[in-house]
Amino acid sequence: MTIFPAKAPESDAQRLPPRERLLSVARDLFYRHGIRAVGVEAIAEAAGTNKMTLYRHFASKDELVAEYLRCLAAEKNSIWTKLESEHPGDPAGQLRAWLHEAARNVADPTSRGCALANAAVELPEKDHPARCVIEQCKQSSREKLVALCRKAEIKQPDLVADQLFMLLEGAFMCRQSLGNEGPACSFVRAGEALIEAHSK
Amino acid sequence: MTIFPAKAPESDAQRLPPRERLLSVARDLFYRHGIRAVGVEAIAEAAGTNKMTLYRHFASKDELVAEYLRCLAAEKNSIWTKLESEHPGDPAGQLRAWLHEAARNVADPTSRGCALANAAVELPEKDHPARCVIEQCKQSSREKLVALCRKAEIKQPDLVADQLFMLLEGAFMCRQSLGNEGPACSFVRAGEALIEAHSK
DNA sequence: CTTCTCTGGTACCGATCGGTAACATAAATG
DNA sequence: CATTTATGTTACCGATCGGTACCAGAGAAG
Repeated sequence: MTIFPAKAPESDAQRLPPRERLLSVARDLFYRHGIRAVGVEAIAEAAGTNKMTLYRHFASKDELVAEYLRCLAAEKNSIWTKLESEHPGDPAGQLRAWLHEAARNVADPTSRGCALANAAVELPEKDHPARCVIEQCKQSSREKLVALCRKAEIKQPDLVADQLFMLLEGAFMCRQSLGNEGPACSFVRAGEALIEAHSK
Repeated sequence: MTIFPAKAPESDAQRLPPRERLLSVARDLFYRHGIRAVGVEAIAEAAGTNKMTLYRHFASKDELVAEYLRCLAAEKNSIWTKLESEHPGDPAGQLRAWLHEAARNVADPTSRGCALANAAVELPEKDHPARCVIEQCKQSSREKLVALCRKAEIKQPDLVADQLFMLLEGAFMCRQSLGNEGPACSFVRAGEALIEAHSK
């Protein structure tokens, strides 16, 4: 009996090496149901393998969680180079693009907030191997956003960056309690107004 | 072996009826360690009683969780009457007081964010008895904040209220990943600037 | 005293948790 | 070919999970 049915029939991803399949499945299940709610057996089964193979690639569930978050952090960090390549030499445009990219993530119907932030809620133990991943990623995001605000010649760039940061985290949280019609629907307008008021 | 040591020697609360002791302990443990991380046995033990008594007062762990959140929601809702009584007929002052009250909750060294929001992260199942408690509380908070902004004659009260709402939720989240020196430390300034820019 | 309600204590249930031992197989490598 | 490496399979471990049956005592109420 599969508690967490895999939506995809895994036809394409099936022949990836088991480590990739495991990480892919872990990513889906951890995000949708929560980390503590998903057991290693369910992950292995959904990945078309078994617990032994899982433990040959990951020292423990906690390490699997850490690796899962490491992948997400790497993807999240890749947005900055993407912004630079899509709006070269236009930091103001990059900042606007960042805002709309964030808004799309918030409004995504399958969205359940930021996986890193959710993990921070679920894993309060400060010695958990996932915590440093979370903290480093968030720290990096904050710094990158401050740098972007500065380059975009935003007035009070630190304050505005922190405000945008909090708005995004808050929008993610509001999504999970009040849905897309809650305060989260004001995210773009709020961000645009904030940037506008501190531009030039 | 007690996994979650109770900090207080329970000298005073010890002789409350077991239901109150259980709820008090559940509140502490659920908030500090997370809901899924705490078992009913640990709660009963820390409350100086046992599982049987717990299940005589609560139909299930899920119902205990729901009741725990109901208590928190009631306390959270009581702030609005408190604001009214401390700043009677002064909605602008009430709004500022709300902001600083929220900031104190964020900056509290024992804070681990909003318990309701954290529960929403941990309990994504939409039929969980706790979810309606969370949604109703958040919905009510949003409406109260909108009404307060309106009475305080804030321009674009809906947008500002949602923005303050997201700022607070975001500040709570930032606390859990980047601590008090993270973006959360800009919460008050951001809120004040927002209110200032939309006043009169 | 007797009855009734509440509580404590203990032992237990089936299920699941994270994690491992041992062995068979298949594929890549030499 | 032979050997090695990675994977699949099964069964199992001790611990804990949420939840319950059963009985002993304690206190208040009649």
